[in-house]
Amino acid sequence: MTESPAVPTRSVGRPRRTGTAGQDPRQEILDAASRLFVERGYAATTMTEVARAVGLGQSSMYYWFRSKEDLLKALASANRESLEVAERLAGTDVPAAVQLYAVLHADVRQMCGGTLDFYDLERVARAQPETFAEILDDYGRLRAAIERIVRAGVDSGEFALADARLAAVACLAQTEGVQHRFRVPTPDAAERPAALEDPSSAARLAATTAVRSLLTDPAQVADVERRALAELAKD
Amino acid sequence: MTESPAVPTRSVGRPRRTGTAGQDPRQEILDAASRLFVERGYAATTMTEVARAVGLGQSSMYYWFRSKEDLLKALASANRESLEVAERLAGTDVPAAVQLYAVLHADVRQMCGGTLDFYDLERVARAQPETFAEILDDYGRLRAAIERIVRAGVDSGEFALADARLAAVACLAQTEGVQHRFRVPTPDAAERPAALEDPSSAARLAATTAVRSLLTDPAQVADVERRALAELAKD
DNA sequence: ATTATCTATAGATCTATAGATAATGC
DNA sequence: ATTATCTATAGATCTATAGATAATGC
Repeated sequence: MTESPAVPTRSVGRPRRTGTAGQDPRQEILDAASRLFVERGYAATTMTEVARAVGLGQSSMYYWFRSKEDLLKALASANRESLEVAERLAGTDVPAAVQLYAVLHADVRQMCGGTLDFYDLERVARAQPETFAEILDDYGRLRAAIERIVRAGVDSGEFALADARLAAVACLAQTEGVQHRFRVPTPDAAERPAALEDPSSAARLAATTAVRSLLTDPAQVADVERRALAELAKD
Repeated sequence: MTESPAVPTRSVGRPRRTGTAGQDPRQEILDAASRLFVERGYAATTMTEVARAVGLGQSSMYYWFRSKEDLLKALASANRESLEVAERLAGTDVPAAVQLYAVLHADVRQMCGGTLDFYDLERVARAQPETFAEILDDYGRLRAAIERIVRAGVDSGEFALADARLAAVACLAQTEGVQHRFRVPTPDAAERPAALEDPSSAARLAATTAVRSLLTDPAQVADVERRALAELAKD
């Protein structure tokens, strides 16, 4: 075997004053930035803090990213996944409750899997609509998709009578709120519940709660969950 | 009648270069600051922006508030109300579902009635635990109170079997998420749903959704709501 | 005299750039 | 020669203070 040894540790370029560079400095910077942006918020986090977190001098950050906003852009990703699920299920005879569960689950998983708090990203996006147009767009389309599903569910009798717009707002408030708690520790010192330890658990919590609050017969939520997870597995 | 005329317009002190001072400059500053803090976040809002919003020079802000943090402190208020409701109902024979609805309703009303986004306040509070200890404390006590109510509801059969800690987290994610959407416009351009126009409507939406997601018989939610609102009216 | 503003500015950041420097690769 | 860092610093804020100024009140 002429494979690479345990630690390649190539070190081209001037060495760091503090510590050593890892395999992928760019990714390490993104990880550190994501952690700090979530903890302190984008605006309150300085390039110096991110640099220090990875053992770099402040100005060396600009070798890897042209600007602080570039860092944010690299971390931001549009919310495609839940929309794709919604579109894929739209024409089918999959029950509305199952569709709703699948869409909300995908939404939470996507938000939690991302590296920014959705609310923070949203704020920056609103301040710079040109740069982040896709994110703003996707939000509206997701809300519209959820409204359609809720209406279908009310018509079929799966869901109790409800204002579809309001129900959609409540669903999104639930997924976004769970996403926020997934990232940000609760203000009290209590340990984080196990259900917020990984994106899938968080997604199940939010989707179960939201769908259950609409169902005519809440006992069916377990069945709905099973079918929705099966649908999602079809990718 | 020797009452004050239509516009008292006392104007002690040097006049402003731009515009005129209102009745209560201090309150006007708080209102403008609250608006800007919600829109851009505390960290990203400058004293200059707040000053301009009320027609003052930047440095004149410091006549009314010693510091930017002082501004925030004046806007921050601890979350007493929902805790008081929880404590008042704790020993009584009011059904758990009614108790939960009342507590969540009070929580949302309090958060929406306040002048800061709860998540933003929470972030600042976590960064300065000494100054904002009460807010951090209250969060943990509220979560504990909700857990107790959920357990009681599961025991009495009102609620379906559930992990009380998880249910409490989901409830708070719902109230906080609704609160956030109450303040911050949705990223899409859609007009705000009527239910998010005033704190009481937002509170009803969040409480109804959260309680419904726990009830064994969701049809009872209307009855629960009626009784809870009656309880809350007893103040 | 008191009140509420203004102008001017000190001092502390924070972003971003310029240019030097210390490694490896060819 | 190339890569990745460093040091130094320009330029732009941003907070907060000092002290002047323009009103009313007594």
